[in-house]
Amino acid sequence: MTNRKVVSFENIKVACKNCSLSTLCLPMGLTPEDIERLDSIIKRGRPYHRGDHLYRGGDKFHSLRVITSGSVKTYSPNEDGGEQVLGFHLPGELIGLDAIQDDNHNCSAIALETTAVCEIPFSQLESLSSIMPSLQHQMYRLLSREIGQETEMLTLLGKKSAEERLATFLLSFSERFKQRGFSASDFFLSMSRHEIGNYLGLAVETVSRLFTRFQDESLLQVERKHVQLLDIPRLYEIVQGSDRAKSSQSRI
Amino acid sequence: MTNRKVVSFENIKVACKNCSLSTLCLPMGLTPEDIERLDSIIKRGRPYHRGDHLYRGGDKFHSLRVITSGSVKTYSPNEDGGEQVLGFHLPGELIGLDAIQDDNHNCSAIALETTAVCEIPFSQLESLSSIMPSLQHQMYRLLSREIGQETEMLTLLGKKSAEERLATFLLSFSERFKQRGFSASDFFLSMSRHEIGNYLGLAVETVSRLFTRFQDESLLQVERKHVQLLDIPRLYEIVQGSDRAKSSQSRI
DNA sequence: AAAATTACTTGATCCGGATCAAGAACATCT
DNA sequence: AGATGTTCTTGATCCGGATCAAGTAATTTT
Repeated sequence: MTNRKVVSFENIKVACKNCSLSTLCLPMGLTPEDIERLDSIIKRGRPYHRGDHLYRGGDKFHSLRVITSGSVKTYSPNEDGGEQVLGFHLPGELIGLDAIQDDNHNCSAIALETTAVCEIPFSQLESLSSIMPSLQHQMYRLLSREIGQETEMLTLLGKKSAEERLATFLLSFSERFKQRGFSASDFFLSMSRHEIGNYLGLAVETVSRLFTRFQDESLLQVERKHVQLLDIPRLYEIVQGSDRAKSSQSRI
Repeated sequence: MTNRKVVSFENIKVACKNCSLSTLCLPMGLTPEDIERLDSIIKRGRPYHRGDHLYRGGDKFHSLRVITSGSVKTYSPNEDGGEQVLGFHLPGELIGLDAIQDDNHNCSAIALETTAVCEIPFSQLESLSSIMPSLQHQMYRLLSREIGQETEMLTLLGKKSAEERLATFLLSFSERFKQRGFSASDFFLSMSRHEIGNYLGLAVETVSRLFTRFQDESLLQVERKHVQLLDIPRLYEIVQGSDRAKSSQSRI
């Protein structure tokens, strides 16, 4: 997600200690010396272009990857030929965690735009974490966070209306862009309506209609991939289920 | 899930090395000496009764827990007062992994029947794993597996029909009971229809109707909580989306 | 620059599953 | 055993969002 800035090369081949993402990324909370040791095992390759795969389901797993610029979609093929979009990943986010379990990638990752990544060979990371308790702790926390995030997604897909899903989606990007120093209310989405729908469990048409509706209600201004959130507080209200009467619905 | 056996006390206060679950559980793949060291930090309390909470959202996190007998439901309250069932857990399964991230339980766990658990104080587990690479590796694998499993759940909730969801649910229990030495085709479910529906993103009535329909189609025989699967191969076909024509639906 | 392809939007219709309603089977209590 | 409260089932109706269909706007190809 370059967010219409010119793609800069400053994020490429930058050591962790000089990287602006270090507060979001794996080195978060490590001491400078520990960051140095972590840095020594990280590989920084050339950038991927839109449509390039970082890895595919079935590939042998060797490295975790952190997005440093651009954005990535992860997805898994579902038995009947279609696919399930699992996530959209922004700079500082770690992907490939699901592959540790059996040393194989079970899903695929594809660049949505020009994208740079750091590769972290997992066997080396594992060795390092075994002599660096702070890194081990950080790894446990990151894995646990991933579990917690997927849990929220279960609630979204299991209980929320189309409207609530799209509002949640938009606010998630708003928050993540803000964390990364971009505008929380004015951004470009790098994925298609189809991909948004697939991710949220909705048809493309529904996503498109919701964008139109939200615009009609002055919640946002949208023109293709360019989104401007105009009423973030009301979007948060929608996320929480504007129809408060339905609270009894999912009680047991 | 005692599965109508008399609740035996053999699973209670049994050291890992003598526990029948050790091939499914945390000690999986560890050497006898390593199991001994792991065993030394594990606490085994008295059993929980139906309706007792193992922990609640908001509780301070201190221990991971492994079910040793019985069964447990995990759930998270969703903003509007209802709840989202996150999972049903059988002996050998580890719960509480989502709490590592911020040292707090973000969801709750409640016993569905008389249930025994092993408690593993996390700080001790962490220290141990930092001097036992095999244990660290096992932890990474377990956390990663959890991520992979939630991913499958996303596909279920995002793309599958009610029929496919219930078939998936039943086969999941079938497989897990089989792994544990019970019948794959004849078992008791310890949760209510309402809880099944909540977990699968369906209304109670839909779950009930589907059980009736599956029975009418001779896929299974059901009487309240007692389920006998009569045609497992056809259930697998249903899981894979019997309507093969819809394959194009979720393409991008 | 025209043609072809792909992405998005909008309208019309349909349907799977939710909701509403009521009864039946159990479980628990006294 | 009878009374009360749950849980489950079954039927009738409704609705949110999918699907179908067609047109428009972007993008890519030639």
